[in-house]
Amino acid sequence: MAQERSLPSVVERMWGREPVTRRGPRPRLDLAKIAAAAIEIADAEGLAGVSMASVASRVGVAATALYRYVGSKEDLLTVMADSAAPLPPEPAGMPWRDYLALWTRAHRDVLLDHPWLLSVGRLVPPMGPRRLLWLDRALAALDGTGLDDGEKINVASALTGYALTEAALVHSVGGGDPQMEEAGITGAGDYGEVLAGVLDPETYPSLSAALRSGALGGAEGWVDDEDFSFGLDLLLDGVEALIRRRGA
Amino acid sequence: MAQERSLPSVVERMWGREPVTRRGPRPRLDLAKIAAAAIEIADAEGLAGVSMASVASRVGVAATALYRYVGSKEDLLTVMADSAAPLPPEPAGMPWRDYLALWTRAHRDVLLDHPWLLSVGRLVPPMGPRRLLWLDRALAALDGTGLDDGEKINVASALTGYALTEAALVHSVGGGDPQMEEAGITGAGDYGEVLAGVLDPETYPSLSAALRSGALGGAEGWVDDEDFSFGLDLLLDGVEALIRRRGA
DNA sequence: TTAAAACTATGAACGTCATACACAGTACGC
DNA sequence: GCGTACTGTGTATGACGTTCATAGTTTTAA
Repeated sequence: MAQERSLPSVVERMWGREPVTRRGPRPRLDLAKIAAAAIEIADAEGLAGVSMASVASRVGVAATALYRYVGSKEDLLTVMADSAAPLPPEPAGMPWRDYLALWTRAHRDVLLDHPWLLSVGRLVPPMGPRRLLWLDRALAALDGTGLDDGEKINVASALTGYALTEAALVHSVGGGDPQMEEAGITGAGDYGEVLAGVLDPETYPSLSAALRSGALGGAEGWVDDEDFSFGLDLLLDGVEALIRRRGA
Repeated sequence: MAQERSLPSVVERMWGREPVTRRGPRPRLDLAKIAAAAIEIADAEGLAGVSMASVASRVGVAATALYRYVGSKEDLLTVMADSAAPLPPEPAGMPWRDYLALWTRAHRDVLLDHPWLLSVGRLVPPMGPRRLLWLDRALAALDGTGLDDGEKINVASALTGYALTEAALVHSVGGGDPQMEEAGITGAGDYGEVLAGVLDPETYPSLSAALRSGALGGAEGWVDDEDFSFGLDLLLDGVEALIRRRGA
C-alpha cells in the first residue's frame, strides 16, 4: 500500500534504480549514454531529428535495443528533459537576491542552449535528479529569509515560469524558429513590423499603440537582456516585499 | 522589400487573409471549422488523438483535403493554439491590479481547460487574433499607470509565464498526466511522498527539508488556489512597486 | 564441467501517420 | 458553352514507433 505509488518507471531508472539481477550479457548502454546521444541530435537537428532509429544508430545499436532502457519514446523525452540540465550555479554565499537572479538567468540560458526543451512538455514538475537539484538550490538561497517552505517553492515556481517564457520569446522571435524563419522574421523588430501590418487599431487599441511607439521595433526589442532583467527585478521586488512583511 | 517579411502563411489565413479568387467549387471548410474539430478531439483524447485523418473524418472530408487549408500538421497546431483561447475577460473599469489578477487566472484556466496547449510549443510569441487580443487587454489595463509600452509588455509576459507554469504544475501533479497516472500519482501529496522516498538529504538538503515539512504533502499542496494567488501577488507587488517608482 | 536460467541485442513485420501526386468534379468568367 | 482555376478523392510512399520471436551471452546451480 505504501508501494502503490511510485515514480514513473523510467524516472526510477534516472535515480539509479537500475535492475539488480546481474545475469546474462552485460548491457552495452545505460540511460545516460542514450540521453546524451539523443540530446546531441536534438541540439543539432531539433526534436524532429530525434527518432528511435537515429538515437540508436548514434549509440551503435539497433533501434529496438533502446526498448530495454526506455519503455517508449515519451520516456526517452522525459529522460532528455532532465539530463539536458547542467549543474546549477554555485551559491557561494551570495545574498538570496543575487543568487536567484543568477539562477533564473542560468535557467533561461539552459533553455536557449537546448531550444527543443521548450517543445518537450515534461518540464514541470521536475522529477529527475538534475532539475530537482536546481530546485534545491533555489530553496537553499531562501534559507534564513523567514519564508516558509511552501512560499519558497512558490517563488522558485514563479521564477521558473519567467525563465521559460522569456526563453520561448527570445528563441521564436530571435531566430531559430522554423515557422518564423519561413516568414522571414528574424528579430523582434520584424515581428512588430509584421504585426503592425495586420492589426486593426480599433480592436487592438493598446497593442497597436505599443507597436507604433516602437516597443517591439528596434534593436532593443522585446527580447534583449535589459528586458529580461526588468521582468526579473519585478519578481524579485515582489519577493523582497514579502520577506520584509515576514519581518526576517 | 517591405513585403519580404510576412506572417507565416497559415497565420495570414487566421487573420482573414483568405485567398481572393472565387472560381471553382466553393470550399466546404474553413480554418475555423477545422480548428474547432481538432480542438474537440484534443480536448477529448489529448494531442495524441489529433491526426490529419481523425480531424478530417470529423469534419467529413478525406484526410488530404485538409492540405488545402493548412500546409502541414504543424500549421494545424498553430491554428489550434490560437483559436482555443476564448475572449479575454472584460475590463469593465477595474483597477489595473484587479484586472490583471483576473486576467492571469483566466489565462491559467484556459490552459487547464485545454491541457494539450501545454504540449503545443507555439504559445509565445502570440501571433493569432485571439491571443493578441488577450495581450491587448493586459496592456490596456496598464494604461495610465505611467509605465511605458515596453514595460507593459514585459509585465504581460511575466504574467503569462506564471500562468503557464502554474497550469503545467496543476495539470501534471493534479491528475490528467498519463505518465504520472501510470505511477499512481494523483495529487501533490503523492508527488511529495514519492519524491521524499528517493531524495538523498545530503545532496538535496533544502528540498528534503521542504518535503519533510509537508510543503507538498497535504491537501494544501503545491497546487491549490491559495498558492496561485500567492505567486500572483508576488508579481503584482513587483508591478505595483514599479508603478510607484514611476510616480503615476 | 555442464546445463539451465536470465538477460541482451537483433531483424523482420505491422500498423499508423504525414504527405505527395494525379485525377475527377465543380463553379465562375468570358 | 468553353476554358480555367479551384476543391476534394484515392492511391501510394516513406518514415516511424512498437511488437515479437529468435539467437547469442553471461551467470548461477548442479
